[in-house]
Amino acid sequence: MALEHAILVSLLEKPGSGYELARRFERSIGYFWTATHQQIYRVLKRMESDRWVDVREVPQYGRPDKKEYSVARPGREALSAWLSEPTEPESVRHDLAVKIRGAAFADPAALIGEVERHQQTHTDRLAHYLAGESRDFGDPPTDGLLDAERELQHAVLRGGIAYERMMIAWLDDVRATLARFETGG
Amino acid sequence: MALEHAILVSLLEKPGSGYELARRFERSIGYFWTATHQQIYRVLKRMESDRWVDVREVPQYGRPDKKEYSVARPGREALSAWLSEPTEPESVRHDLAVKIRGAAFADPAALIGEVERHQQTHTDRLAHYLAGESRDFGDPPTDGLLDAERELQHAVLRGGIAYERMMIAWLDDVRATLARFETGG
DNA sequence: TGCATCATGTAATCAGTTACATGATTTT
DNA sequence: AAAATCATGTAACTGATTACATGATGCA
Repeated sequence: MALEHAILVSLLEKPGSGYELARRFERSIGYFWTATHQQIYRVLKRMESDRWVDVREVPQYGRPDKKEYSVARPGREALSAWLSEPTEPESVRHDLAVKIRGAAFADPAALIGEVERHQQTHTDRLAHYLAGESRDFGDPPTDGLLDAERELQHAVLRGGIAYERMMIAWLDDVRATLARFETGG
Repeated sequence: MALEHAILVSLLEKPGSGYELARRFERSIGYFWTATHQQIYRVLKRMESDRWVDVREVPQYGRPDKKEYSVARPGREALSAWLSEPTEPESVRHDLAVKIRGAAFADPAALIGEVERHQQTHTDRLAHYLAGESRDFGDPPTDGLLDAERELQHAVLRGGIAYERMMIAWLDDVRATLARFETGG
């Protein structure tokens, strides 16, 4: 139950339309919280009727008009309330782990290709995060001033980087393990 | 759409009742795929009507009878088919990351307690995994024989261990970052 | 002419969670 | 006497995914 909160954070960082939010959920925020545009439009409607967000019709020339959403007072309060209430660590869902254990009952080596594919995805994501890091956080801090928004975004990004590095290393391990069951090995 | 597959893998490792599966999903398998007993009973019923599993009524003395499920041929085939078809890396859901970015719009240091709580959970899980590792995989391999089931279970467990270590280290980083915004710091 | 992007939505279905319900045995 | 464990389920609800639907502009 935190898509609302993810949307609030994103709109506080920068107001935008449902479409823009959907694109952000494909990038930055989407790295730790996914949502499709259908979901976002539905939730935005609920948030609007709960007065968590304000809407502003923005006419555009050469493009369809858009509805720009921004966070209203009750939305900010809802976010504060959620921040101070404990939430449980999320349950993980790794179908690749299910496959690895399942491979014991089929041909383990046949899974190597799939593991390599996943590893490639993680390698790509890592490269993407690192590029984003040097683009957005490459400069040394502007004198002594601390910008909480910027520093905390960076901390989350470092988490993504650590996660991808961990996965790449673990999948090396998995590939080596699977290879030990190659027919004739 | 892989709860069925997680159940198939678990039943191949050892046949059991819905209740027993539910408990396994609280431990071992549950580390990378969660499910409640309600969900499991529902899916088992579907799998039974699809002939993926066989059921055997096991009378028990001093306890309610149970239905022991085991994997049938079509179930094994369904698992093989799934193993050889590509699946996308799972989307991550980290509400703590949403909270960290959200903290920029409230009191960042107020989140330290919550981060510590999460870190404690990961520390406990790590200890639990490491205990399981030395219990189940502590001995050197029984002569030269490779047991795929055992080796692959171990590889998945090593993934869990790597994940918890990564999280603990990252949450140290996050705590330090949040502390920089302490009022008067 | 066709495809991609911008922009918004509805409808149907599937998966997952929470609450409710029962009843025996075993442990504190 | 109460609480925990074993064992199985139904019902209601919420959340997420997939498919369908529209229509303009801009680019190749």
